[in-house]
Amino acid sequence: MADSDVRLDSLLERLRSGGGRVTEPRRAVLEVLLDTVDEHLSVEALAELVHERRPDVHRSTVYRTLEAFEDANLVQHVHLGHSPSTYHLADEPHHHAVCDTCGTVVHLPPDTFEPVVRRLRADYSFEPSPYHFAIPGRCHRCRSEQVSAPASG
Amino acid sequence: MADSDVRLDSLLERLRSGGGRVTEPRRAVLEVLLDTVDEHLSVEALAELVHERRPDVHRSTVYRTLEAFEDANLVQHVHLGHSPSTYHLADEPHHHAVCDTCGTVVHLPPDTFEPVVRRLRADYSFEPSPYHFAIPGRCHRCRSEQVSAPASG
DNA sequence: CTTGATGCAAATGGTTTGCATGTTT
DNA sequence: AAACATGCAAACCATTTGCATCAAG
Repeated sequence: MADSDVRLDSLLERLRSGGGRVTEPRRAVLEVLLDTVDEHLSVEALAELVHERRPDVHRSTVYRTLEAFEDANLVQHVHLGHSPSTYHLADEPHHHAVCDTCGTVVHLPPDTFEPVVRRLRADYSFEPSPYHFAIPGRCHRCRSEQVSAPASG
Repeated sequence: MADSDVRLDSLLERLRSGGGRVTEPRRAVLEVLLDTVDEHLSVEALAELVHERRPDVHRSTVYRTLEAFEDANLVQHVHLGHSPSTYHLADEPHHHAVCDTCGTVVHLPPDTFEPVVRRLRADYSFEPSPYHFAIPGRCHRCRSEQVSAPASG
């Protein structure tokens, strides 16, 4: 708790020093993000949690707040598939793999894409930012279930 | 021309043998896809081209048609970033890298993700299907432009 | 003739925007 | 006081759906 208070203050500090204003809704959004670190919540879900704290904060404010946070590099949004964007605090960078079947999110270490990154740099002079989109596929569990029940699509 | 006629017939064949019906709108969509191979067109763009041939084909039909084609494995849709999905014929598999700045699409050979795929299999027992989302980043040209103008961004 | 495909219009879902008002600096 | 943030409602954009009609098998 004290820990996340410190965390919160430092985030607000960063926001302010970036020219952003510290308001109740913004504080609330950050609190929610701190309460749900390592989850991957949609704006919808975040807005709901924010709403529990400050019932008067409008969903569109959450959108604008997250946009402002992203500009200030406090948060990052990630696409986990065909579903709405998810936001999380811009802590240590990591990648995501998402199961097409059950939606499970697997966190991957930041060097996971190294070989691909090197190759794109070398062969195409293309500098990838591979954090933004999750890599889809089928997770451990769903793969084994698939094996024993191959009939259903 | 004769070539793409052959191509068209084989696609229609595949469609029919999968239980799908061959209709004018579907023929038109396939013709457009054949005319624009190796492009990455949104449904909007495809619908417009279809409309040039058959003005009476409705956009929603194009959506449904593409969905049917995808079920029949005739086409595949790819997400090139935050923009609407793009569709192309399901020829030889390839990956895509998309420039965040200028939108340029780079085609990548199918083995590009091999190291990542192997790692995900080995370490997470996760079977990735890395064709579905393009890898974002900055292309050759935009990188060099960025170098000479480092102030913005 | 049966099933599936189409056109149209209307609904949906996620996200953005215009604007008048309120709050931070 | 000035610039920025907010609430709200309405717009927006891509996509989906219900339904009556139509065409392919």
